[in-house]
Amino acid sequence: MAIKWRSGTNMAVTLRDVAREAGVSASAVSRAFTPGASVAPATLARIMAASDSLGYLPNRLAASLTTGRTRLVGIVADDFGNPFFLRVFDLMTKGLQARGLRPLLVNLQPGTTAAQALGMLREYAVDAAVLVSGTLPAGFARSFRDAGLPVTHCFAQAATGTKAAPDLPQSGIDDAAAGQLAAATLIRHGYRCIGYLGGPAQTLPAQNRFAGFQAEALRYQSQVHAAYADAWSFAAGRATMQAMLQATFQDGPCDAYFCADDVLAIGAMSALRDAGLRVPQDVGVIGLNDMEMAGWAGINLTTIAQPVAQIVASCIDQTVALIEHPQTPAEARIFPAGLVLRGTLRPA
Amino acid sequence: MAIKWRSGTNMAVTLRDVAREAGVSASAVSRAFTPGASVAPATLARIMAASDSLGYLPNRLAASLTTGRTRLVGIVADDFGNPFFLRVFDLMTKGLQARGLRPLLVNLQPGTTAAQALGMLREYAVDAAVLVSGTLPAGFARSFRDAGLPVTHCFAQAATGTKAAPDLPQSGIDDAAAGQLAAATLIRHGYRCIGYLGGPAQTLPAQNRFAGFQAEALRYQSQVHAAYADAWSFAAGRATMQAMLQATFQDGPCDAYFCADDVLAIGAMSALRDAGLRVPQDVGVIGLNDMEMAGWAGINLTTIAQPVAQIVASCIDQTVALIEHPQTPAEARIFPAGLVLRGTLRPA
DNA sequence: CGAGATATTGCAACCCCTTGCAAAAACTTA
DNA sequence: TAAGTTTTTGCAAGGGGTTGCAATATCTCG
Repeated sequence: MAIKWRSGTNMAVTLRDVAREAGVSASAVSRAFTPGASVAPATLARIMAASDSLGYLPNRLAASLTTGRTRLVGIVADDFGNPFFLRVFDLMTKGLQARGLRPLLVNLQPGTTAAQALGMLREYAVDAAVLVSGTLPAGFARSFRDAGLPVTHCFAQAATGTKAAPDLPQSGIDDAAAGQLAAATLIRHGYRCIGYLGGPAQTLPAQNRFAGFQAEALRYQSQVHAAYADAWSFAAGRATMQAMLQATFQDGPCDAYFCADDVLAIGAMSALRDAGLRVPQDVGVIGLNDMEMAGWAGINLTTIAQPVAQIVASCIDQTVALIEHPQTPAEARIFPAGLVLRGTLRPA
Repeated sequence: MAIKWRSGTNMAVTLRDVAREAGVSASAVSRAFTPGASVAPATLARIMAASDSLGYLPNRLAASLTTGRTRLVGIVADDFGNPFFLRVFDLMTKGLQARGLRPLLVNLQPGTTAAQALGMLREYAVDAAVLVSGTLPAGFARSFRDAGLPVTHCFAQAATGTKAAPDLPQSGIDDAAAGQLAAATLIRHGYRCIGYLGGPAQTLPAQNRFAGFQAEALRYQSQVHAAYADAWSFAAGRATMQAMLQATFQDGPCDAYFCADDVLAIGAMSALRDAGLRVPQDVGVIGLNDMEMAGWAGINLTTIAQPVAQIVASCIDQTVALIEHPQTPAEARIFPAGLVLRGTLRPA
């Protein structure tokens, strides 16, 4: 019995089975499933009938051998702790699927090197990779690209201020402008000493947001306190705020903080309240991201919103463009961030 | 110049390139990368040197053609709204990666049929699929399995109470027991009229949790109010609680609720507070999942914890077992759920 | 109806890797 | 050293598709 019975799994229905059933050559079947290929309507109908009755589905991976395209896109991420990214993954995967691309997830452990991550993607011949992270060192992206893998970055890290073209396609907000908006908002609401609480110091979003914040704040005060949490997390935000409260104890804490991320802000607020400080009466807090929870009762965080859906859509566009035209020049697409007033600031 | 220069992407380094460089046959190279295959140490060294210098990486997809295994595992999910799942995805992807498997994400839109989802997975010849959802209709899993695709379910829906073997491998908690624990806890804390707020009524977790809750509650009261939100979300929880408050207005609302999910509970609490009811003084609330946010200040939700890490690990084990031995009998692995007391219940 | 143009089709080679088989090489052992 | 074992190795045939090319079929139009 030389019936083809695929080892591990179910019996495979192949191109040839359909060809035999429909009485045509294998190439005809292949063309029937290739948009734009030349097949007579009658033949097409016969092939489709045969293929339906057999339950045939082309094997994209086999096809990729000759076409050089898998329609697989690597999503590279390393921060599954921040609920903000759940929405991002949702939009990203749906967006890719809608374009016939399939997301292969690569979740980086703390120790994973760029080379290892690249390996995971190359083994599966992904058509492109998109970096979803505000924590990934810039070297990652570069080493992917240098290996010839089309790569885009979202929620990135345009080194703001420079007019130079970025080295990778990226979509995101202008972090410095967001920082500036945060500072201006705190000042406008009557706070006198405003401080900054960022994510890990070596990350570009933490740096850029501070740069903008500081520039604006220095117009009203002589120096600005800044602290960097060692993760974009509740616990880290809380711990860092506790440390800040200690440190500034002699001259009293600032009366308002810009936390460069909502989760950080929520952690910080928990520390403030534990210290007996009321938000917003004693201390004002403004976050960034406007993740769903910011609006929940009991949190009610004033924050700066990123237009997530637009950013993700843009990043997908850039990825597709790069797959289709590898020479597309890198471009940074910047979207406006907007203020969402809730309850963690005194009235203006 | 007949240099192989793979169309879209970077130049591909293939088996043959390495073979030529190392002065051996292609099979030798293949064997060098196949654990357990026979290669002389000296040859192996030569091959590895060549392959390193060329930057060769075997193409898993091409290999899959003959081996019949892609080492790709489909993660099928449909609820990216509930932050609880972020942790699940994190553990799941890391766990799969640690075993050399790669997660292919399938994010189902509301209208997606089982056949479409199956198609996405079959096109990429995944070795198995794991369903991560408490919302997916049971028919999904079954139609995957009937198509010969090994499939497991986590956070599922053992039809509790039956001793019959489940039709799919699954890992999760005993939902009915969790419901019972919730009811017992509320009673023990002195609440007299306890009600239930579940997720979508047609989902098994919502049903099973209610079944257990009701059985216990009926020992203390003559009937139990139940309502089902139309999603496992903050907004749905809030809206449903608002509706419940309206409905029970004549005889007053219950004085405690078991919300079958933390997000639902948080939404419900926001409705309660808006109605002028204090938690826990006027109304007690207990959730389920113990997602990170439940512990955040400002939420501080008493809840029933699922041992997520164990459940995910177990589900991965089951998946691997099923890949290696397709005939492995289905088994439901049930883990204990535990109470986490925080601030949304009056002292006992 | 016939010539020329256009649309369909099949052949065969190839994509990158795995693997059964038999030949070649390297060890043992007497 | 010869014969018998055990390892290594290469050949060649796939696995499921795609695609350039040439052959065949179908249309146009005069």
